[in-house]
Amino acid sequence: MTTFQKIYEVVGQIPEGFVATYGQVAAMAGNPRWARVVGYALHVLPDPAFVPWHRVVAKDGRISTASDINGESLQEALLRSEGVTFTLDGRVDLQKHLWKPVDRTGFV
DNA sequence: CATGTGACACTAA
DNA sequence: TTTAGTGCCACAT
Repeated sequence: MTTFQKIYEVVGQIPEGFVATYGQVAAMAGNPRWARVVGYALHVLPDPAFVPWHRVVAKDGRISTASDINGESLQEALLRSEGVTFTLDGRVDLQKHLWKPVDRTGFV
């Protein structure tokens, strides 16, 4: 089991309509310091279709410009397509769409 | 083996 | 609040 494999595994567990931060994915993959590795993992994705890479955003909900294609953010389009809303700052509304691995139904 | 780079995160100013 | 610096892990050279 390689680090990348764990990362892909975690990212693949992100439910539709939700997003997770690099740090969060890294922490769930095993180490909270793999944030950069997560980004690299998605950067060198062998098969973009088998992991919802677009559901992974920065801690502030911002999307890295490096993921842009011909000037437009494919992530934004995909996330919007899944029902994710964006703020005026161009960030994902983490308040509503931040993935919470904990299934505390009825808490808070 | 050492150095540089990178879809990040945290801390200090 | 924004910018700059540092740490971290994996990969390329």
